[in-house]
Amino acid sequence: MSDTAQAAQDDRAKKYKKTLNLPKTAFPMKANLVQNEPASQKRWKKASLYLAAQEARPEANRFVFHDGPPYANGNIHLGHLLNKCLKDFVVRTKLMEGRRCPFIPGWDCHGLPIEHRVMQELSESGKLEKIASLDDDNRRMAVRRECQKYASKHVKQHVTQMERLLTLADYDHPYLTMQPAYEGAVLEVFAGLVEKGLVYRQLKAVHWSVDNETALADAELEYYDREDISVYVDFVAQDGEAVYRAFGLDPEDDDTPAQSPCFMIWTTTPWTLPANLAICVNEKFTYALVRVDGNITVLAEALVEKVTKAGKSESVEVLATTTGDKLLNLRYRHAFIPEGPDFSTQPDAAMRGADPSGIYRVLAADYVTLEDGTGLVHTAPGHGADDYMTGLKNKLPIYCPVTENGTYDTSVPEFLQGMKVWDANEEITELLRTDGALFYDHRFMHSYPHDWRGKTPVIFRATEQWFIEVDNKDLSLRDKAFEATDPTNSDSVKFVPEWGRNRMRGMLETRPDWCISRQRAWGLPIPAFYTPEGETLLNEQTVKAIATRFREVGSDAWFTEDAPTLLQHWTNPDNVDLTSLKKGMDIFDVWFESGSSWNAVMRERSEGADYPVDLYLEGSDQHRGWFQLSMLPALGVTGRPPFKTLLTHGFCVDKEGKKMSKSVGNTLEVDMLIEKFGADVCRWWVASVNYENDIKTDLAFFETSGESYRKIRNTIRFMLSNLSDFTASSPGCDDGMCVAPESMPPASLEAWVLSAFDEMSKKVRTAYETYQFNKATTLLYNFCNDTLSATYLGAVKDRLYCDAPDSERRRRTQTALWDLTDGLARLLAPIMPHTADEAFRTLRNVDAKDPAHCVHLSTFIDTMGAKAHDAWPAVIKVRDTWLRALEDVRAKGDIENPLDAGLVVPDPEGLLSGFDAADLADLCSVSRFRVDPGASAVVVEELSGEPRCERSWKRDGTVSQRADGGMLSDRDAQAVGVV
RNA sequence: GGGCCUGUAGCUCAGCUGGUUAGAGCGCACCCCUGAUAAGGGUGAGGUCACAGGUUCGAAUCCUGUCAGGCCCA
Repeated sequence: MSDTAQAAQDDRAKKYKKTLNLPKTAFPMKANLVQNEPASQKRWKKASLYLAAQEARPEANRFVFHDGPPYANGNIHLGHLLNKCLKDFVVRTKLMEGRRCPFIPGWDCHGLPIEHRVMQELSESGKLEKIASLDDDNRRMAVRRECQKYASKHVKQHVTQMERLLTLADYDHPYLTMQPAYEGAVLEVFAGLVEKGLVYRQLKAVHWSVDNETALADAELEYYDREDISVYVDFVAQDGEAVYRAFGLDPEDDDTPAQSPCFMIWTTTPWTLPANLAICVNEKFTYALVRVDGNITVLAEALVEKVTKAGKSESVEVLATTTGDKLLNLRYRHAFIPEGPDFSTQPDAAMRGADPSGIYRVLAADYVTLEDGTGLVHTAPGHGADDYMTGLKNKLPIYCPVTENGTYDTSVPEFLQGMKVWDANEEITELLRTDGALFYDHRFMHSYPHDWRGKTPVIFRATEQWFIEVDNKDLSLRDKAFEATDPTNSDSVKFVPEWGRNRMRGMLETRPDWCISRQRAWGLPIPAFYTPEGETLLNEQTVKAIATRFREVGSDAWFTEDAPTLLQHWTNPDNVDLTSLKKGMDIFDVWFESGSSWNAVMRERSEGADYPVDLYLEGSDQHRGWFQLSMLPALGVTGRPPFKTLLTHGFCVDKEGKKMSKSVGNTLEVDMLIEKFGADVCRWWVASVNYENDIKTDLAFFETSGESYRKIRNTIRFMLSNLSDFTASSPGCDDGMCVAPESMPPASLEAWVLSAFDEMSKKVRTAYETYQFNKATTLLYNFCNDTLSATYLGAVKDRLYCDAPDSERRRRTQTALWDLTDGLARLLAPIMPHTADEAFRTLRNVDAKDPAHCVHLSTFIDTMGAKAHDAWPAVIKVRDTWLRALEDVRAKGDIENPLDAGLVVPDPEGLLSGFDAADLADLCSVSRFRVDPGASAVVVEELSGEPRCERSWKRDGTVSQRADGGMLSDRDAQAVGVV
């Protein structure tokens, strides 16, 4: 071609390009989420989206979802991100299905972590001393005021962070466990349990600060080294012959010694020996009957050498061995309390369910080890955690002869009465030495728990606590819980995933009675009063009266008001002298508060209509936590579980599958992720994970999600960019440029793509319905990439760009694009609320500030309405073979550009009759497509010898020189209006 | 130590009640397009299904054990 001819052709190319309908849109390729999401938030807030979205759906069609309260502390972390996004997917998918789905967010505000933190801050600021000098009520109030401030501050911070995740909830009316109405409702649950007889008082061994005369939680302990006495003590068997028989020796035999054998125990707290009620062995261990310097005693075989060496024994002879189980129930005599303690002075709570005749026996315990001691463990149920459990199991009294101030009461031998336990260590050791019961003693340093405030050593001491009975004979909560979760029961609780059922039932099996009392300031008081005679006043009526009072003025009243004022709503039928009553100082376990949320939130706000709740959704740690501790009180009060379905998710771990922790340094900060990727990308990540198991987390995964997001965004952008000259019809009218999908030819590309959308949409909605969000993301992603980007959008580019703007074919395509964009925006709305709304609004040309039109007020589309040709799936499938043939030719280098090629395909089954050759050509991006009934294989025609349309670059066989001198196909000539 | 759960290509995951050459996506390599362009499309390589036993005609799939990891207990 000559230079002048080339120049003329270039001119025409420029001229023709101007006649094309090229893509144009205000929807930017770059999302700029970090900057633009807050604008969406502001717009939604202005439009009161939460309320508007609820009101847009019928009241009658509700899905009831209940938020478990996170602890009002610190920044939100990855666990919150996961949990809150999953919950938001539920809320938003239900709304998009046209159901009303109220979501009231909540916070757990009471409890030790906050109180602990506040005490630290008070200590650092020097205010603690001043507070310590106040009386009980005022001191507690001072602490409570600080705690309340702290909790409120963190709730506000959480709300800001959670809203930034673009979650939709009633953040203007959250529930807080410290709100007066909530507190009242918790007490009403408690009253219900009291009425059913499920609440009782019993002793329980807890850490006790002798110095401050208060119980301590684990978090209030600090470990320091301390010197103590370690003693090895022989307790003489009551029936020596039985012991010999247990070791397989015949007492009648002359070789069998005549003297009584002993059981040797070891302890580092000799002061607990007066409270000894049992000796524990491990059933599986081997025990030896040993003659040590003439004395005969029982020791774990593995420890004989170690112990006798320590005691510097001169002669050691093992007479026989046996296993621990043979020793069970053998009796012994206490080293210095031969008749046993005088239990008559002990409180009823110590003797509840106990059988005092069973003391001084050998019992089994699997916590007995061979690391220290003798393999026989001194057991004092009133003075040790393990000992306490063993005591309960074996019906021993929870005997605690030590008073609040760390001195012995009158139930012990006279020489100890009134003595401080720390002094008793020496006294008891000396007594044992004198009596010959002491095998060996020595002083040693060890790490020992101390009161974090006074830095003084603490003791284990049984104190009166409140319990909820799980194993009551007539109406056992455990039985009810098993029934409610029984898989064979048709209205049983549903578990997602199903294995949660086993896990929860396993945990129910072993759960002991629930100790609900704590000795702290920051919590809901247990409304118990005590008469001067030491009687407890707490019944259904008094608890309800206090509940009413708390609803009026909040639980601070317990510390600021006297008994008559607090009980003003009580009828006092027996004329109790209210002025003489003393208030109890126990507060509830925070789990009891959050475990009552089904009443305080769901029943309260719906007047009972929302009970039981459709769904609880939390981490799998809540099988033992909130799930179980909500179910037990609910079963007790209402007889049914508070939820119909329990959904659990796993925990975020690092990319190696290891637990994330600040000290290891493998954590990711949510604020940073939001700043770096934006909420929509983070939400896409959450939606795409398999949350049933551990969730591996790494910055790289968020980057991958960002890539997926961009792919989807670009697909939407391309569709929007081809709608710049298109006006959709208003709903129900044909005032726009739409071509009714019902009228689209079944063999058209549009009928196919719209029905493909319907199929995908149905699957996505099912996935949403079953909480399989990762399945939904896969379906949506693949639809955008395969169906749209790689197939449909590639095929229709030519007609969008080159057809006359208002040709029927182009308008039909644009109708499909509009519907697809609209439908996709709605399906994506639950996962990426900002981007979906951006697309939805761009599609409708809504001004950025105009709050009208919001995808979140719309619903999913049931069907696009197009009817596709039955052969379409087969055509799409056989297209792969055509493309492969094309690729083979291209790989050989014969043809580079597919537009230089034509396809001739066989069609033995007549699949393609009724299909448009131009459509099929576009579907393969080739210039020409022909069916040859006689062909045996796909043939690729090389067309580069034929004239090429200067406008559409196609060689479709109709290209010829036109009046303006350009080479144009018929279609393009018509589009530009030349002949 | 106990209960529940997990371990499949370099990475994230599908693989239903056991049945032909184990599937996606990402990443990677190569190629095309340059009228979606800090975009778009195509092709390809990659796995003794944690390890060791067992049941079976046949196991990624069922059973037992070991190792590694998670949650909850002790």
